Amino acid sequence: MPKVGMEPIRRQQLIHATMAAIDEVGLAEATIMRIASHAGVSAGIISHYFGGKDGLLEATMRQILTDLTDAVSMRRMALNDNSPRAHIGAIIEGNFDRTQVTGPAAKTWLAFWASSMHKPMLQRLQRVNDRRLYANLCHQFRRVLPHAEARKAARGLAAMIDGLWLRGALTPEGLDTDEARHLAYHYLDQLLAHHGCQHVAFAH
Amino acid sequence: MPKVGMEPIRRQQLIHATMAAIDEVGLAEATIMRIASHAGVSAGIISHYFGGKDGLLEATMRQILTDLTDAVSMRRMALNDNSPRAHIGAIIEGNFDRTQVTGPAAKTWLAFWASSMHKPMLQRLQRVNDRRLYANLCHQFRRVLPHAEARKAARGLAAMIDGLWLRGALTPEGLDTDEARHLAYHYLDQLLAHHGCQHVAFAH
DNA sequence: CTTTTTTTATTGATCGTTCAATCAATAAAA
DNA sequence: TTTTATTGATTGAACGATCAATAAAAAAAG
Repeated sequence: MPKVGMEPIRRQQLIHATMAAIDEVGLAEATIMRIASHAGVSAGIISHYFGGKDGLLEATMRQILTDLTDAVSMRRMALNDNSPRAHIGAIIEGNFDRTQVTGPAAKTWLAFWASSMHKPMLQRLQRVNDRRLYANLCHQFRRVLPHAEARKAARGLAAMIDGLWLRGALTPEGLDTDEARHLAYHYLDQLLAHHGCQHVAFAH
Repeated sequence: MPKVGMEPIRRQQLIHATMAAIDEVGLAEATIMRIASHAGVSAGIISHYFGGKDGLLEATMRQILTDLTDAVSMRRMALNDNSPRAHIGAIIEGNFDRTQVTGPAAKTWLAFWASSMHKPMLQRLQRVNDRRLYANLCHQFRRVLPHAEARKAARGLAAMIDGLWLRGALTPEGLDTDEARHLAYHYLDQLLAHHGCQHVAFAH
């Protein structure tokens, strides 16, 4: 039933189907046919819209990265508090956003992490995104911590977020987002407390 | 050149070659032939010793897990200090051990992490190992922290270690082990300092 | 100490399967 | 009627597994 203007619809369907397939059987067995039938279309359409399987995988990774970026920046825009803690908190919240922590997204993330080490294009995407996260964290920490301390704090918190994320993806029960947020905030407050020996109350 | 008793030698060679191949081209393109020629043997030998490719991959993951376990328990045995901090320190040091942080081992770890989500046998291995690490950490924290706090501390530190590890594997320059250790210890000390006082200000 | 036999380790061509990509045919909307 | 979207059979390449053939060492026999 060819109507005009199907392209954006099909692209979205196929990207979604790719995540679902990776969630079901993993990247290795996410064949073109499985993805296509998951989206209710034929296999040939993938090459038509994405030029091939690689194109679809790249588009899917792009989608996941922009989903994360959007989740973070939406929360940062909605802030009325301009403190470093509030901004970093928005970054934490964004990373543990619903759409990111769901089974399909989490497994797709991990699959792409592994894959990006050997595919230059995916590595480039991953790296750009990672550096932006780091730069944001660093910039906020810089407002209350000296140069070197801010860098270390940014690296530490980034590692904490990714680690919680990773362990959540590997656990069959999935990530306990409440506990993850709690641990991340607790660590954040300890990092901030370092500045000027301030006492900081628990975040709930 | 068939000599008797080649089995353990070949097994070791092939496991090593598997890691090297994964390091070079990733798990997806680590074919039986590439692994075999990397070890200087023919492709058929893999099925002979491991029953097939899956058997070799399972054996390789087992090797990596026992390498980590050994690195940790060796350091714990060598302790003369019996404090919780010393034991947990040994766990941190073991996780950032040379053999574990090297390119091939790191990339193989990540590849298996991703793969384990869809292969029950690998998942089982990963899970057993993970729970042991968590139980060890929890047991040590338990000596100085109340029940719930110890659990949270163990989860937090485990996430920190894995996160540093992950980011090290993804970074082309590899992991900065000194900084990683420093961040892990710093977090550990903050967790331990919590004991006795709820709100801690770090004076230096 | 040779020669022969047996055992053990290893090879690599071959087979069947799976997959991504292609493209001529088709069908629905414009 | 023309344009646009979609199909699905086909093609060629790649892979893992298999196994009969081979080669070297070890054991037995002379």
